[in-house]
Amino acid sequence: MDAIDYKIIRAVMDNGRITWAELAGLLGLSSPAAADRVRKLEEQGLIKGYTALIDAESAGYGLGALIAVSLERPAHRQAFLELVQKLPEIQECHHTAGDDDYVLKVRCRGTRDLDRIISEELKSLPGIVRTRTTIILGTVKETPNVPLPPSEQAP
Amino acid sequence: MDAIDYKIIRAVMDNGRITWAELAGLLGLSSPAAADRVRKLEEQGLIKGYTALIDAESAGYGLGALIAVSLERPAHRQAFLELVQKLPEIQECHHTAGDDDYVLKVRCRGTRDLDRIISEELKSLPGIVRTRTTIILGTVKETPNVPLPPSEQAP
DNA sequence: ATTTTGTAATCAATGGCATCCACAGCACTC
DNA sequence: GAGTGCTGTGGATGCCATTGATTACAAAAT
Repeated sequence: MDAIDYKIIRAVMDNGRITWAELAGLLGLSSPAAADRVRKLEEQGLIKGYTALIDAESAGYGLGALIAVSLERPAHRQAFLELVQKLPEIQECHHTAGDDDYVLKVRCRGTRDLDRIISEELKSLPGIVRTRTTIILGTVKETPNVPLPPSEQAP
Repeated sequence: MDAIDYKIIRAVMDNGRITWAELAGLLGLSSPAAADRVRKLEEQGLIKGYTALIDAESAGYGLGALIAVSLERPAHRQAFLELVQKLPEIQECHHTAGDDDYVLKVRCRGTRDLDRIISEELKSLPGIVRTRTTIILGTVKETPNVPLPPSEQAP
């Protein structure tokens, strides 16, 4: 994990479809060397995969919400976590310190979908004490990119 | 935006580096036709870009937090939004209905970074009435993928 | 000090892929 | 029925990814 690896990560976050030749140009290496580096980062799990970023609203998923969930006891946690993995509308699920146990970020087509998720899917689980839903009026910024500093050195 | 486009979106979300030849195979089209379809989706803004998914913890950004921000008046909103765009640690910023005005998701290296963001960056802005920070103990699920239904078939 | 070993790079060759162009099928319009 | 625009196919071309052989260098061992 040296300075070149940082450059690679910044480059592939910026353009996930960059060619090895272009990347090699940025790094000052040959393309096989660049491809080798990337392959190693993938094998280490530092690069988890590649994806296209889709505009949720254009795709018909204009309604976002944050749902804070309080679980009664650890007993029912397993079923909850399985449901979280199962539902594609749940984009994020964070275990949090504070008043609530989990915070979910969901994206759905409209209030009907949201109602189904809260009233049917979540509330049907035995251990859920309460949920607190916050509607997202608009998303100002949304990136999966890790905040690497513009230039960072190896550890 | 027909059934083939849905297949494309699902395919490129699943693998952002898929080749046109592979994609064409999934769609039952020729590769130039597949590439054309994708190009059009990019031009209409439905595909916003491509990125590598990086493991935040491996990259040294193991501390996540949700910060609820209350703004005093719309007068200072502009400066706040500019700061949000500027700080790379802020991965998401949602304008929300409810008690608070905005909810931020941040990723940083440790409490020192978090302190800096809250105490220096945010609190230095004039219009911010209060912030409420929730530490993320662990992330169960985190994907930027839009929740397209698994099968929205072709004719 | 020399050898050994492992890592990481370059170079050259090959096979596959993206890309471009010309042309064909089809629906819609006038 | 001819015109027009959209969408896809097929083939040619040039670039790129990938592989294997080889070299350079650093650290460890004898």
